[in-house]
Amino acid sequence: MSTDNKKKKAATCGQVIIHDEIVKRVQQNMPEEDNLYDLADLFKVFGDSTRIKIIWALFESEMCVCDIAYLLNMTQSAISHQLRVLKAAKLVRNRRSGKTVYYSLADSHIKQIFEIGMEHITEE
Amino acid sequence: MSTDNKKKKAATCGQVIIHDEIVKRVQQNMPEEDNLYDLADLFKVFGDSTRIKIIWALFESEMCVCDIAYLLNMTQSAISHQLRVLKAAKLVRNRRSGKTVYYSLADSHIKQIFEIGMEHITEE
DNA sequence: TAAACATATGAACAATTGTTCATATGTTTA
DNA sequence: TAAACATATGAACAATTGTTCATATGTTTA
Repeated sequence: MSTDNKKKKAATCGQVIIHDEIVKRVQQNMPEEDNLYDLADLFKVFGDSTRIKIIWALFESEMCVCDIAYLLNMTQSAISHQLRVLKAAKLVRNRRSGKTVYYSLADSHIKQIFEIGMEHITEE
Repeated sequence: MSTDNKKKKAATCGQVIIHDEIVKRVQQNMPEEDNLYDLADLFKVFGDSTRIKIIWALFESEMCVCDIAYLLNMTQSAISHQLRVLKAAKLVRNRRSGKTVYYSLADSHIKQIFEIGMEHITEE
């Protein structure tokens, strides 16, 4: 059965390339276009060290904008803009208490993702 | 012990904000600056749908540049540029066989990260 | 109600990024 | 060795992104 190595011409370069079955499997297993974009957008949010730091701070405790700006030594405006991005990605929530707005993590997966990411960058 | 709610002025906005202990814990648990940048850079690589698609295709099998370009319906050049990025991030390897260069995944963590990411974007 | 204050936000700007186009490089084959 | 071919890569360009600056919004307090 696996001795039968059927090959298929790939349109682009006209070379004999992948097995038909692999093409099919890739097309079957590839998630929906929409999901792929959403996934890329999620990682894009993680792809900035300011946002990574904000999230890492929030691992410890909920905090107001001012706290985060202080801890990261950045302007309130810069932090506020980034919190907006994090909120749009549903990674943080906020609650207002008087003048102060407290932010906290909204997703339990984040820590896992960061830990696995850390494994990758430290193991090589 | 926890009745003693010592608070500390945060330099930036002059408001009474976080407990001293939280500030300390954040500073202790925050990874090295270098690692934070590397982590952000890793996620930056995942933050593009073309690269996500390439990786997803490689989940199935190793493939040459031409295969990937065909499957993703993109130019060889665009794929080649992106494979370079993936390789710099140590996410893929390649081997040459004659004129053809085959790429494959170099890291076992990727699938986990993608799966957790997918959970996040689909659960809301 | 005016002043003080925490936060949000729009515009501007520099920096980064993804794709295309043209072409170089490396390998095989006639 | 020249032609064919798969891949890599530099330059250019449009698009996206992060921060700053100025200021608006929302809440409290005197």
